[in-house]
Amino acid sequence: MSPHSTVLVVDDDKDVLHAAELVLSSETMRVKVLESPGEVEAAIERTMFDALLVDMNFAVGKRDGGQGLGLLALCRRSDPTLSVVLMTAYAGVALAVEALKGGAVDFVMKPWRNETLLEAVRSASALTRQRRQEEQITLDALERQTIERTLERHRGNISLSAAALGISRAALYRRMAKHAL
Amino acid sequence: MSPHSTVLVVDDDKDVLHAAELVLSSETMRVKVLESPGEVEAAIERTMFDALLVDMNFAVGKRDGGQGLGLLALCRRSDPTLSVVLMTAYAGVALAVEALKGGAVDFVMKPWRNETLLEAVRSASALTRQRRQEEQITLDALERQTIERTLERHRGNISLSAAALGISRAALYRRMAKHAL
DNA sequence: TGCGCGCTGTCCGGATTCGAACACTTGAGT
DNA sequence: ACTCAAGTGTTCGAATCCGGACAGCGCGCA
Repeated sequence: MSPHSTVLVVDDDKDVLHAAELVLSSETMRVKVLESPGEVEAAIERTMFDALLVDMNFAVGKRDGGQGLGLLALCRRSDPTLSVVLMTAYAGVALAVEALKGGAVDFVMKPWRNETLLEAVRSASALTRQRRQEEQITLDALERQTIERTLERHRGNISLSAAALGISRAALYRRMAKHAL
Repeated sequence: MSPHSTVLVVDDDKDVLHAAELVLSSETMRVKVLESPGEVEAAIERTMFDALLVDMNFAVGKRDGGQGLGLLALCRRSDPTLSVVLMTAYAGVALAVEALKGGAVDFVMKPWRNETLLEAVRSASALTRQRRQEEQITLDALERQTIERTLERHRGNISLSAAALGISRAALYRRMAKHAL
């Protein structure tokens, strides 16, 4: 596949950006950093990142995470396949729940354990790639998958499956043969 | 549609069960309660619930939520369309994150605000129904949706879309016509 | 202005798919 | 043992779908 993944880290604290860069950068992972949340949209439209790691609080004193949630929503709208990991120093359960319900794939607390952060970003990248691959599915493959699942759900009963799929029983036989099921 | 939704509440504390029953029971929502986590699997196979509300800690003194996570995994495996809401008195951020990453749709803290709990269970029910409806999709409708999304993703470019879908351009024209797109 | 290129929309003979029908098996009920 | 309902696997003429081909259109470019 692709030799390395590319990650964008967004935080208003330069020390945090530097630390994240140190932890994440490697042979297989490139890191780009950004201090301002306003530039995120342009950045993810220019470069196709495999994961985003973004802070939840930018204005000093703010700690309700509203900006992080807004940024999350923005990214999810702009590219639903892109996995977003949120981080914050002021973690509350309610905020974490909101974040994950809003489509974040993970939530790490600052200060982080290096290994924890790395693993979170790694699996976010993997998930992004999986989503992008699934999005490229061919009509034929999609049909195959759907038939397979439907048959399984109806425990192999061809008549029921055919009815559920909205095709005739004979048609299902043909398609099963075509897809070697 | 269906006149009411059915919810299963699981907790080892009878007071909690009673309180939940009081809050949730209504014209549109039926509640069944269960004290023992061991009976959950049998219960969800017998009755088709629209939502599950389960506690995370059963043994006294336990508060790491491991049982709740295990029960969650069990339910997700048994019926992936069934939405599960977790609740706990010993909420930590890490636990909440684990729960949602494990497929719970929401996470409420005890003691709860009645309105919060009701809303969580209501939207869990709605999500379950949506998932079940999507699962019953016909092959034809699935094809239509996929074509629609692919066209949108490629900004209406027929040639690109056809290539992405793995069919000839002419075939895409025919299917678009068939589905009135 | 003319050229090249990519995309569009449509056509048509051959390939494929359609579903109603038929014969057969299985299993539960009486 | 008999019946009946439900499911299976297959056939066949009709209906549909296939994709290569062709002509037209817009647009950047020299």
